[in-house]
Amino acid sequence: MRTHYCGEVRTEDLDQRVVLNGWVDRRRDHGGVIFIDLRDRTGIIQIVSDPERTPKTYPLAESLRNEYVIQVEGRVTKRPAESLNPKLPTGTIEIYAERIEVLNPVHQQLPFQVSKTDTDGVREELRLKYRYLDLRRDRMQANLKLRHEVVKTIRRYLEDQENFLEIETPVLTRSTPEGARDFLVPSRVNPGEWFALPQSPQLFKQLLMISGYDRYYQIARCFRDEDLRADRQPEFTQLDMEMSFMSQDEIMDLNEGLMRQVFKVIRGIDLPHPIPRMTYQEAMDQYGTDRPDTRFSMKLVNVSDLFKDCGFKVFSGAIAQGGAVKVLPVPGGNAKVSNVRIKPGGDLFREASEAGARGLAYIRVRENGDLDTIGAIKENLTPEITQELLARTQAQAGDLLLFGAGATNIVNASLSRLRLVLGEELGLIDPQHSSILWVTDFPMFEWNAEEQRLEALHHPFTAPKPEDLADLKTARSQAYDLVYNGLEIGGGSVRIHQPQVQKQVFSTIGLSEAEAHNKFGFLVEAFNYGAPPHGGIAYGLDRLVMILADEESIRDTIAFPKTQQARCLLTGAPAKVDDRQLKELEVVSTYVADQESPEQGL
RNA sequence: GGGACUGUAGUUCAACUGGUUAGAGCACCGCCCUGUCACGGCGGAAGUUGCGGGUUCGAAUCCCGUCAGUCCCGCCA
Repeated sequence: MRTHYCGEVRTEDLDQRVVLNGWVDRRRDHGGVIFIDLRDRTGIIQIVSDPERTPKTYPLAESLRNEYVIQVEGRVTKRPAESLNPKLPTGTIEIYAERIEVLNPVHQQLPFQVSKTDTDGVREELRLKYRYLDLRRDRMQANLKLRHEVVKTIRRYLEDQENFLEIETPVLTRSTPEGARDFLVPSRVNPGEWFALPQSPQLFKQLLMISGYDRYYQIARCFRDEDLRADRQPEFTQLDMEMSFMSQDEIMDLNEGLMRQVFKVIRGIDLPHPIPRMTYQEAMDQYGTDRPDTRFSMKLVNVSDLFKDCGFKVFSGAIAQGGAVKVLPVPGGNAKVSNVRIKPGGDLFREASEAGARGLAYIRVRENGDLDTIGAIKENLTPEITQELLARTQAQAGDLLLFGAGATNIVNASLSRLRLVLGEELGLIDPQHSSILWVTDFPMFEWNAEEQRLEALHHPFTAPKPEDLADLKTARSQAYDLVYNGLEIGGGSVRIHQPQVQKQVFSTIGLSEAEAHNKFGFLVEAFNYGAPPHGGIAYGLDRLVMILADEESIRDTIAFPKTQQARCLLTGAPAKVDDRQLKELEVVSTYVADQESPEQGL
């Protein structure tokens, strides 16, 4: 049916007879000669028809419209010297159409233009409704091809260089406590019982280690029933890996090799070797977040000790209650950041308050070395404090110092947000530059105030650092996250492989022995039969592709994504099902639909 | 659950502070054009301004509600 792809015909094919299939990208009708840009997934080639050289096809060529699917047969011809198109790889040649067959015309007006020559954006709502048309467009073709190349590179590397096996794990599995909300699937055969879709293949990959498949990977679909974001979909894809008999450093080294290969092959980016590391504590202290964007400086400075006894109650009170006072130095901020923006009602104030901050104090460093600030702070600035403050923040004349005071997590959250906003605004981020680093030594647990209990920060199978075993509650873990330009692209840990340590962790997070046995008994039992030390990592593939494709939403890296309301605009999923189906599953919905029309309510 | 933004022709956008018949590019339809490649020229058709209500002499514009989409918080590794 086809001899060549449109975008792959070259000068070497001159005089050859070719048969091409594709979509009409655009038609240029000059009255006496018609040009058709024929498009397939490889590119575009120019088809020509005129009444003298191709009298048979000329009338048909006139009738063609955008997005018709056609087959064209003709000879590869050199273009006239004055009509070359350097913008196209096929720009030196063209096909005189000796035969054109319309395989399918377009029956309805297109909801939007497909050709990339139409540079206007299209509403995402419309793109998602007609996703099959959107996927024909240049941008999505490029993104999905890039996604394929990423996966291909990963497979080649892990299989050919590192001897990994790809093994599939179940999608119908059991619900587990901890972590995200599960998607549930009723079992018809076992009425009243439910499968859960996996949040990740975590337990299975650990079992595979116990089974001796000491290097496993999978491009795994995962499901989490939580609210969506630009970088979060209810179903998403992980590159999931697990390996046995490897230390944390060895696992990280292997993954550095993998990521270096991916970034090199896909984008020509040479990642640093080795990839820098930072502990969780350093990251929180200096950047206020566990995924610091280190493309620019503006590090946070802790000044709690300077203000703990001062008369400014907002500062001293915060410290007295166990909180902190930290400074975000804004280079040149005096000229660029007005007081209006820092005070209530301003955008920076709002940014801070959305992170939980009650206020946003500031000091401006003037040309003559004077400090300009509100009276309540000025009164409490002794010469000693002033000197130390300027020394620690390395503030220069013209700089702005923004203060966060309160609970440490809120101070960190608000200042780290301001840091990103201002770093971008002040042009401190070089778009050519990228930053990548490992964040290590996460705490094992985090206090969940709502549930009044400790919670696994990573997940409950993460191994504590051996030197911290004495007090699990405050122990650090052998966990590591890979952070690229302030985005987490992967994370993993060395796992617990000793049953007694696993039991201690379950008890620390308040999981009763009975509960733990009920939910994870199979894993704990498996540890009794010769479990190798093991560890692994999982990457958010959609997010990794998003970064490599310079996109801002993972929806643009997924062929058929959901909207923020977790709907598929193309298929209309989710949707109601027949009562018969529900009955078969012994399922009854308790949902009471809102009044269909307002009149009924009146 | 909460906050913010958006919704005007098939589509991308415009329409001053509420004021006469809601405009333009592309697409679509017709005519013309033999070297274009975002071809060009002339003409035409195309609108429940998301939907419902309200204020007003008068609403795309103001108010309330609602639906959909996006971004964010909560939630989520």
